[in-house]
Amino acid sequence: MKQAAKVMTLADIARLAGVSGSTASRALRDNPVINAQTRQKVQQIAADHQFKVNATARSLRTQKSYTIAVIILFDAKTQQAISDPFLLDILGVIADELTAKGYDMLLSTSKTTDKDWRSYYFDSKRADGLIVIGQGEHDARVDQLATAGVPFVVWGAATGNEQFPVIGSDNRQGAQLAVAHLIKQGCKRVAFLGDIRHTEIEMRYLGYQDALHAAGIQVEPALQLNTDFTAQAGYLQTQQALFAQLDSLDGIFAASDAIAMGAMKALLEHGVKVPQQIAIVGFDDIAMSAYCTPSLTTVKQDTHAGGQLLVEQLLSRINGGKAASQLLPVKLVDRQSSLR
Amino acid sequence: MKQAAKVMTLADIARLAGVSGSTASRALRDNPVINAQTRQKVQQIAADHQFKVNATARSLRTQKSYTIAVIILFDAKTQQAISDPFLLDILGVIADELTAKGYDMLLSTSKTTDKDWRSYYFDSKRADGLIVIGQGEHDARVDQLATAGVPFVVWGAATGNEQFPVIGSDNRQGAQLAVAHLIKQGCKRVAFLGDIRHTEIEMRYLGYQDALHAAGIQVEPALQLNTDFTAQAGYLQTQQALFAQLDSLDGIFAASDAIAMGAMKALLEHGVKVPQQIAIVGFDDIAMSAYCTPSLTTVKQDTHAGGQLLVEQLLSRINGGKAASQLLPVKLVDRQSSLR
DNA sequence: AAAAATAATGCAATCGATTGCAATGCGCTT
DNA sequence: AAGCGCATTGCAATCGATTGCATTATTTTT
Repeated sequence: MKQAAKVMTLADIARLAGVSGSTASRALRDNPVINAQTRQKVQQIAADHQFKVNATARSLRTQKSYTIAVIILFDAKTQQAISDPFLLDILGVIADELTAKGYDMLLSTSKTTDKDWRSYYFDSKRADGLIVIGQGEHDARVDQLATAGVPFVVWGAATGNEQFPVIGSDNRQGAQLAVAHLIKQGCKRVAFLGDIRHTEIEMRYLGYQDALHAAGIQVEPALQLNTDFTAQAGYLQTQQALFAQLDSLDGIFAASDAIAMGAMKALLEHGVKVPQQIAIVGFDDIAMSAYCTPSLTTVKQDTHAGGQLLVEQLLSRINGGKAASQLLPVKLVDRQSSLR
Repeated sequence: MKQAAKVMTLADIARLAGVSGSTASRALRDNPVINAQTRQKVQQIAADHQFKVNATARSLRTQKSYTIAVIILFDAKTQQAISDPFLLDILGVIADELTAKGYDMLLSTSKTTDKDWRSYYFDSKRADGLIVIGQGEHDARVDQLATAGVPFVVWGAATGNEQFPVIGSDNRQGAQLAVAHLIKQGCKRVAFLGDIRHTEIEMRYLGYQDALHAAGIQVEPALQLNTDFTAQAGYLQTQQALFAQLDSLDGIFAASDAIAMGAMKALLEHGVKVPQQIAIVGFDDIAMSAYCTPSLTTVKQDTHAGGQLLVEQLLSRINGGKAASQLLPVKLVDRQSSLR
């Protein structure tokens, strides 16, 4: 087997090129102060020997890691993050954006990291900044980051009171659109399935109320049912609701597509016709929503813009600028589960 | 605002404790050669000042990054990885395992990284080893890693011919179980929906053939329909199949749950009864499978064991041992889409 | 032709932690 | 009292790349 050649260092390349280490370094970074021919030669030799700058040494010297830590918050109870498929989407976008800007991405989940993120990622110089996904129930650790002067941005619900930049969908408007749509379809009594202890879901509940108010419908607090993010939770909650004689319901707004699908399953099992008897709208527009039966009306978030903004704002902050909160518009996707 | 205190270095701590840098370093790592009281004192001072070892400097000196790069391969055409929800599962497990072992996780996608992984992650010392997820269509870059002596493991399909360690589900057996089950339910003519240019899918197709052979049923190559991993692809492919007078079908085995759901949608739209006229089995057991209607029979992979093994084998290899390929057992999950 | 400006390169310090080896101090043996 | 061993601690080199400043070579100016 071809013995892997000894790993080359900059000093090796310099020696081979017959120049000093400093010249080699400058040549490789294409510093114009170095003679063009010399640059060319050094670069050629480096390429020939597959030389790669030692990222660790560079980081140490330049005091920049060119790495961003992405922290995914999981719900402490359910060990579940907000809407899994959505998560993977936005992670992908973030990864792409960071790579495009020359940054690496360090991934961590709150399940594993109960360590203090600031010291672990930032103070230790592992990362130049942080992206926190899923504010979840209000997390003191996030506030702490803000006061510590760590460059970071959050994906979550902007309420307007945060001391840090939050990028997120306009959850309130999304919910308002969804429920207004249900009302327009003739629904008079709409349940809300979602855990309002999550800030994002709380915003959706506000949007739900907005729509009812606008239509002159009384808000019944009993119709707000705390439900975790899973299909299973949606299923169980709906079964229970049906048993609890909430069967005069004619509509359901679920805080995620997974919940909506669980709910739909429960309804269909009970012989309730969707959308004729009960219409349903979800939130997220996961891939499966278009392919369940009936297909699911839902609110689509702009993950692409979200990922881009997160990276853009964070890097701006890292480079001495400001990072601003931003609310992304969402849109309603009409499908069969609500059309009658 | 409270000014963030200047970041402390080991030298600062040493000074504060009135000892040399070397003693401070040893004290912090609890080296017993240092007097217990001294250790105690240094540790206390470090804690008081929130001192964190500079990971970069440590890496440079020790020549270990304690970081593993995880590379997700996306299909070049569809820009899609094998079964998204499955992916997120296994990523989570890997993250947990790595954290437990004191490693960080650097995430990258093949979409972004066309760079050569070996030089980018390994030669540059960014990572001590690599985990590659989703061999996909045979990728020359993976072979290249093997000959370069980089510590890495692959999640994918072990065919028995690889020059590198592959951990993966027993795709062949899973498919065999699924199709045998369909046959037992009375199916005589079962279509295979999946792209056999993916090695993992190829294995599933072999399992499909195994089951047919065992039942004395002739394999019809025309029933193998290349289909990408999405619900949409499953939907379109099934529509086409129906039009193409493959309507004497009485079963479908889909290479992923997403495909299966797409197929189911197409069938239901055409008024085909599932499972009475056509029974369906998928692969993956994603969360939604239990909650679509009819619920989906599928093959469940042991993601947890998979993630654990990947990490375990890789670390063993990094620490001078060997890493071995391994095939994980799968199991069939019976639901409504196939029971008649 | 001397002085000044410009271009190209190299020297040596630096980033912060780790570690082989030497040095110090103390008690104990003979 | 000299010698030895042991427990602690510190010195200084090291990991590899970057960069301020000095140096040398070359060209331009007067």
